[in-house]
Amino acid sequence: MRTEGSSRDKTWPIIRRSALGQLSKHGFHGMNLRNLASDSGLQAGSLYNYFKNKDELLVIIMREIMQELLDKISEAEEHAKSPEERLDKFVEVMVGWHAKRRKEAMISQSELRSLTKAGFREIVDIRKKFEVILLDIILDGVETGVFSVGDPKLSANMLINMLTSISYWYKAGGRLSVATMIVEYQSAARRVLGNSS
Amino acid sequence: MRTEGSSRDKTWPIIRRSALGQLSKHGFHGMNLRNLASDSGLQAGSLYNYFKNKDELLVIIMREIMQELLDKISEAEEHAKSPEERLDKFVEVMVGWHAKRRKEAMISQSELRSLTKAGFREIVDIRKKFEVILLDIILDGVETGVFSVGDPKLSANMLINMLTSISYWYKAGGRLSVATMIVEYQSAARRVLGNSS
Amino acid sequence: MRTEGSSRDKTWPIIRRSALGQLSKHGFHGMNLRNLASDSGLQAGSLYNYFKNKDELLVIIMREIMQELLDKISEAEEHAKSPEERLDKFVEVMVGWHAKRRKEAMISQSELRSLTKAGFREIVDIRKKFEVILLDIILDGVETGVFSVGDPKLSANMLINMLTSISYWYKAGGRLSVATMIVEYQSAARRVLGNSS
Amino acid sequence: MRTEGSSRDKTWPIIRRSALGQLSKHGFHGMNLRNLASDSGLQAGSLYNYFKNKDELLVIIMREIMQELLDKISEAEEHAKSPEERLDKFVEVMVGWHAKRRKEAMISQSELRSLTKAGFREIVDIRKKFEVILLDIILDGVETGVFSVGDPKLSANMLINMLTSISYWYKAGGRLSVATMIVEYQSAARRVLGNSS
DNA sequence: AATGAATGAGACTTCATTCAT
DNA sequence: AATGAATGAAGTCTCATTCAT
Repeated sequence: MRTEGSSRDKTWPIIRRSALGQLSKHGFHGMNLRNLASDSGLQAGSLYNYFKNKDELLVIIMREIMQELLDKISEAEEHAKSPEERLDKFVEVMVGWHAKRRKEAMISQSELRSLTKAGFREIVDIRKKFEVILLDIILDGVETGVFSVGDPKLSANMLINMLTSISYWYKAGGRLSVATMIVEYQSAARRVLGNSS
Repeated sequence: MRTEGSSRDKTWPIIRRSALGQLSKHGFHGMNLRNLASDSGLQAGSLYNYFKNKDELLVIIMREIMQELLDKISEAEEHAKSPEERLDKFVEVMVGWHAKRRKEAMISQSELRSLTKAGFREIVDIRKKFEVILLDIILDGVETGVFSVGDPKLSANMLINMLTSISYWYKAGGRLSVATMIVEYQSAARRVLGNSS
Repeated sequence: MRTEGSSRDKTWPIIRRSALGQLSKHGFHGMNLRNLASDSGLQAGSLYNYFKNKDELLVIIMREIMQELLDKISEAEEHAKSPEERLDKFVEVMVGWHAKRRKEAMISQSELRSLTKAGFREIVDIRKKFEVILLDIILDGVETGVFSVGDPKLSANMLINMLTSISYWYKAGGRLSVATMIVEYQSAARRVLGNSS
Repeated sequence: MRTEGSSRDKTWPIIRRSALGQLSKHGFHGMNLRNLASDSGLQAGSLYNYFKNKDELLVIIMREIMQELLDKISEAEEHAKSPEERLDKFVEVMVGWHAKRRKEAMISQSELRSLTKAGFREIVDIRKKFEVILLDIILDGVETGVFSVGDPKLSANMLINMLTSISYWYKAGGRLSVATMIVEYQSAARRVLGNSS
């Protein structure tokens, strides 16, 4: 039985948030645990109460990130019917998430190579699910004739790349609102898939 | 006066090639000079005949990379007339380069954050030139009515992201030939820009 | 809140003592941290719990040395009245210290040039206080007529040099006791200052 | 038969002069051959045409220095008769040399510890000759009753220290001319030796 | 005599990690 | 759970020295 509001419940979120900052700014190999600790108001040694080594920290962080995004997408997908609707939802979630959770997004893309072999497999498995979902949407649309593409898998790649790249350049509070971005990307996605509605 | 074919002229290309491998595989902070040296058949200390520190190595490498790509694009652009032609050429060069020079491409995208302040400014300045070129193509097309987009700058971003991401997943000798890729991306790019030819 | 008698309180004095040995024997550039560490029963990296780099080690050591000597002199000076008495006290402390604390004395004289710019300024500032004190004694004596010198500042230099050089050749347990040395130097100092008592 | 004005005859003096600068500024361990070379307009490797290793460079330099000073003193001593005259001459040469050849003087005092065992013996042997000469002067004066000191050897030390320290603080073109310095030090030396002329 | 590239040793420093307190 | 000190490995960089040219 864990006490509500225990030290752990307060400290881990702080560490997590610091880790997101450090990882997105310096990358896994460029970050270091001393800085992570001081950012979190701790000594380096204390971090080991929260993960058993640096490698594990990365998997934990990335697992949380990927899972959250996957949940968001699955949820959005659930209530959509037509391929176009499904695509719109997919784009909406992806744009929103990559624009608002830039740090998480950048980490999940850049640090795959820093994962342990086991960690890599785990995270890539989650990652593939997005691609499967998108590919399914595309194939669905191609079948029903609302999409028309040369190579569905390639198109899926194009779209995923377009969407995930947002996190690298989007600036909140800049010229483009998230709402505008969503509309534009939905439109672009349809065009890429040869949909003319 | 340096002898043609001196030791330097033989060694630097070897180092350069090793550096591309290490940088693309492990990232700047994940690579190390001992391995770079042994990959190059040298002692670590000998590397310092070729750059004055690790930071400088990165700028040198990235400068060469960016400059080469910029040259390729400028050259291709020169002989193109219509916006569509220009776009096709731009896409062709970008797809070809990002598919064939994957290491260079990945480095130039991932390691911007690892650059020194001064190095960063220098490299970003080159980088911006691509974006300007593409934006110019788009605006050209919008003016002449062959392209139709909601936000030209955003569209430029979408395309650049789509194209540069290729290096992260394309596998030579796989299902898709570079030629196919070029055709598909040219088509997708036109569609993204609302061109219906 | 640091525990009294913590590990730090035991280790630093050991490091300090090793550093004095190494610095006086090999000089700042001739010493090395590996040896300092092994002399101290530590790994080289552990030293960095006590200073942030080699440069800082030197300032810390020299600051402690100079401050201690300055305190000794100030204290001795306090209870002396006449210029002759003050001179005697000054010489007594200086001879005693330079004969008994040879390592410290040699370091504080030889390693000024090895200090960082900032460190140099700090240490030289302390150092100047000795000279000011001695000069004040001399001027005091000249005014009251008990000393007679051509150039007070030059005489101060002569005396300081004479006294500080002791550390370079004096051997404890040799022909001359510290007590004898004190008497002889007091006498010599008075003579240099034209005092005939 | 060596050609007059050969490359060696031009280059060695340049190296020598650079070495004096570097040694006096950074000390033996603080100097480095790359800088010495570039100061001399050479590459590091080329230095090895002039000495067989860094250790030997130091002995060569120090030998030249000490020998020159010894010659100067011996020559000056030759024509002096009375102990006072001899002392005056000794002081004159020492003050002049330590004020005008500061670099050489500082090196010869500071770098004894950096010498190889063999080098050390050789240089110290020369060095002792000064002390013997001064001691001889003092004993001469004590015998003939013109000097009166408690401990002749100690007095010799005091004087040598006083004189050799000049190089550490004297600034050419400052308040004190060399001529003034000579007079003052001659006077101080006599006083230290209890001579009342 | 000089160069430029290479070596090999070793210097300073960083860092993930452990552990007694 | 946290601390502070320690470790050991490794990383970047320097430097005296060698040697083919």
